[in-house]
Amino acid sequence: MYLCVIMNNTRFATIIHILTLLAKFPDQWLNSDWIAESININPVIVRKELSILHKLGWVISKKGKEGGSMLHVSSSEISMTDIYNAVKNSSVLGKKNTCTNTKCPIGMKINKELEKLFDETDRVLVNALQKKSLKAFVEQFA
Amino acid sequence: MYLCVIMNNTRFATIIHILTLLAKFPDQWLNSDWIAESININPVIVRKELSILHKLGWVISKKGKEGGSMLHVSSSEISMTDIYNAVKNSSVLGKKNTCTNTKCPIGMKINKELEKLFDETDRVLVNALQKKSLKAFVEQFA
DNA sequence: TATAAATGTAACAAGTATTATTACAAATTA
DNA sequence: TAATTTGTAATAATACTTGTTACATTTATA
Repeated sequence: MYLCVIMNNTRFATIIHILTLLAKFPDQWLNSDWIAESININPVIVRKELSILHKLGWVISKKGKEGGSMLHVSSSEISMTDIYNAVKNSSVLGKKNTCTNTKCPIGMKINKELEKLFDETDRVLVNALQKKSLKAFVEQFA
Repeated sequence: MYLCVIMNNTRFATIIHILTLLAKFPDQWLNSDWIAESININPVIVRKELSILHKLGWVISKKGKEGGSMLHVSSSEISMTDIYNAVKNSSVLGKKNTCTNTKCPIGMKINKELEKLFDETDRVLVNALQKKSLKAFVEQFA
């Protein structure tokens, strides 16, 4: 599932919305229909994202009537990097061309050089996001 | 053209490949077929990207027999931020959900908060890439 | 125990984005 | 005049994202 490539999507926004709701209403089983209504997306999308959050151990869920999901860790323990890593699929700078010409001196080496550049760039982002917690984000809401 | 959203693509890799070739073979008209062969992509894609570089004033081109493209500015004047801006289409962290529920206290405010987070994150990236020039990248090739 | 409500997930459909390809007018050189 | 190349439109092919339908399973409670 979600074998996509990069953030050409709303997944970060969706997951942080879900987590914000769960953090704002702790100790309550919020169901996917209610969450979906706040985001204005399909409940199945919410359940798919919740399933990922569940596998990360951030969320617990209860099936059946009166069921729903609840945050299982402190919002101070979840950083923006954690969220980013949960949804990211490749470098910030995108993909590399896969079959560059090995007979060309540039084509031969470029992917090794791009790898370095892409990795460094990703690290910059990860370091910056590491300093921001879900808790701080959620506290901005009254 | 290219009304896409974000870097779910090879455009950064493709443009930097093109620019590297042009920088490595200055004062020569490199044609799109030759460039395309080094990257191993379709020549029309190369011409489309060259058309963007042309509009940015980075490249000059010559039509007709013996024509091609050539770098028109020093590679030290082009930063990775410049290249990133040439291809980027939205925030690093993706898109926002467009119609969040205004009746929900979270749904009502989240896009404003995400806007701040997304902008800050983009700024971090831009600042880091600003320090890297095309010249430095190109010099890594023998 | 029966019913209603909820998750979890598979399968598929629809929408959107990216890349490739074909085609050709216009420009340029020799 | 012939050959070559850009520039760009149009379209096709591929891939990714989101939405939807369906349903087995689980759970609460009347």
